Formats: sequence, structure tokens, C-alpha cells
Amino acid sequence: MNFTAKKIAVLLRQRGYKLTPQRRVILDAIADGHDHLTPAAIYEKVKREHSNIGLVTIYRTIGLLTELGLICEVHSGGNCRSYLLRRPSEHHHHLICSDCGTVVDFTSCDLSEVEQKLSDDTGFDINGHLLEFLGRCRSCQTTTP
Amino acid sequence: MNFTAKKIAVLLRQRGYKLTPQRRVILDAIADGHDHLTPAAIYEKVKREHSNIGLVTIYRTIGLLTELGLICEVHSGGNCRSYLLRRPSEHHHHLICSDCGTVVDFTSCDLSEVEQKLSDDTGFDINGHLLEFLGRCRSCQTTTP
DNA sequence: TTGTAAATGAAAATGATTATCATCTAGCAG
DNA sequence: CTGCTAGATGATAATCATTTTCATTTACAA
Ligand SMILES: [Mn+2]
Ligand SMILES: [Mn+2]
Ligand SMILES: [Zn+2]
Ligand SMILES: [Zn+2]
Repeated sequence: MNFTAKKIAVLLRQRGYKLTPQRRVILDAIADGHDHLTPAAIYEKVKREHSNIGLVTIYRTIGLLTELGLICEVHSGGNCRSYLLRRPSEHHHHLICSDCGTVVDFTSCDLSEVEQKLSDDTGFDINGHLLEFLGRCRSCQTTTP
Repeated sequence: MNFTAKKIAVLLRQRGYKLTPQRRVILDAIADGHDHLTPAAIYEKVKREHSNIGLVTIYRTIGLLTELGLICEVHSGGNCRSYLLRRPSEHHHHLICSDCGTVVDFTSCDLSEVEQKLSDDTGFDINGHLLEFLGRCRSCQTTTP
């Protein structure tokens, strides 16, 4: 997405960050496609256009984008994190294909009742929740039964 | 909990696994208390009673207990996993204190409607979900305002 | 008690992430 | 346009979590 990438560029500059070619290409890599990517995967993807980029820069840029709230971290088990562009700016959740990694965002989660009940029962001061659905996307269902 | 630990011992033997003193003490460490523990934390706790145990054995035992479905993995961000005894054998979720790590299990989550809607909308074959609430337990609220 | 498959611990290997530091450059002042 | 400089980069090494390997030990059934 060019539009999104452009908006992000503006955001970066507003906060005093520089817009480097490396950041540009990392943003493109993340913004293109609907799957979640590990730092290593972003690195591989980005190296095609910017062969001498360092993996460190990927990590630094991920840190920056996280700080700006521009990417989402996906918690689908495994031993390393993966990320994708934050598409809905509002509070939302993810439906993740365990085969191809495609992520669908959804905003409709009404957990306020459950949360209230839990809070009453336990005395916890609840300040957040994590909700993710796992499954196989339509395309992956047809290719491998 | 002695009872739980004992039941687990039986389970181990049923499947042909040996009940070693190391496993015994690791089980005790996990079963005692309601907080979630990282492998390193279990290691430290266990070393007090079994000073020459290896961290590898912690990892191996965690693997074993996971395979038997006897422990839960908690996904509270951060860079390493943590575990606690699986108390309700049924499907359940966690309410986690971000200060002290205490975990409250709860079974009341009715996500079937949301799941059905998501499935209809996206064509995904949904086979699971992850739901966790984060907050501060009553005790942690009183100690640090 | 004995035999043996399973388990353990030391050590090294691997993989992910972070810290350091010399060098480079985006963006701005002049 | 040119030079300055804070911020950014990449090579390298360090750190931290986890896994592999392998020689030695041990639980437990026979
Ligand atoms: Mn998202
Ligand atoms: Mn649990
Ligand atoms: Zn898929
Ligand atoms: Zn607490």
C-alpha cells in the first residue's frame, strides 16, 4: 500500500525521526500482503531490494513502528514474534491462518460483560485483553484437504 | 498441592514415563503457588531442593507435561514463555496479574457466536482461540497505588 | 539383584534479540 | 548548493532462551 506508507512517512517526520531508504523498504515489505512476518522474514523480503541491509535495522525499525503504534504483534505460539501493519487504528483482534499466516482483522468483540463479571469476582483491575482466533483460510482449505 | 502432584505421578507411569526425583520436584515447584513461571524461574525454585539439577531437565519436563496436557502456557508478551499447572481440565482462559504473575483461571467464555460470524464472513475453518485478560490483582493494587 | 530403556547433566550448538561503536547520511541552517 | 550534526546504519560481538549431543546414571520391571 502506497497510501499507508506515505502517511507513515509523515508520522515519522512529525516525531523527529528520519525517513531513510531502509525504513521505506521495510515499511513496504510489511505493508504489502496480509500475512504476519517475523523479523527474519522481513529481512529476507527486504534484502531483495536492498541487499546490504542489516538484520539489526529490521529490529530497530520494528521497535520504532511499535512505539508509534503502527504495527501489530501476533501471538501465534512459536518461539519468535511476528508483525503486520496495523490496519484498523481502533482496538481490534486477529483471525490467523495457521497455514499461510494470513491475518484478518476484526473489531467486533464484546467482552465487556465477561470483563465486568471477572472484575467483580476476582477484584482484579483489568486493563486489557488479548483475543485471537486460529484456523485455516479458505484458500488453504482448498489446496490441502 | 500434593493431591494433584500424586495424580500426575500416576499419569506419568501409565504412559510409560519414569517418575524421577527431578520430575517430582519440578512438579511440586509448578503446582505450588498460582503464578506462572518461566523455565528459568522454575530452575531457580527447584535448585533449592535439588541443587545439582540441570536447566535442561526443566525444559525436558516442561515438554513432557505439555505433551500430557498438564500445564498451560501463558502468553503475556515478553521474550520467553511461562507455565503453570493446568487446574481446570476443561477449556479455559486466564486472567493474569501483570505485577505479581498470579493467574486466575476462568471457564466462562462464550465466543461461539463471534466465532460463527467470523467463520461466515471470512470462510475460515476456525479451530481454536486464545483469550487472556490482563490487569492487577487486588493485593498488588493495595501495595502499590 | 540384574538388565535395559529411559532419564539426567555437562557442554556445546543453535537461534533470536540486544548492545557497542565506528562510519555514514537525512534533513536542516547558512 | 554546501557543510554541519543529530540521528541512523551495519559489522561485530554479546547476551539470552532453547535445543542437541553424548557419556553416565537410574527407575523399575522381570
Ligand atoms: Mn491488527
Ligand atoms: Mn490454565
Ligand atoms: Zn491460509
Ligand atoms: Zn498481583
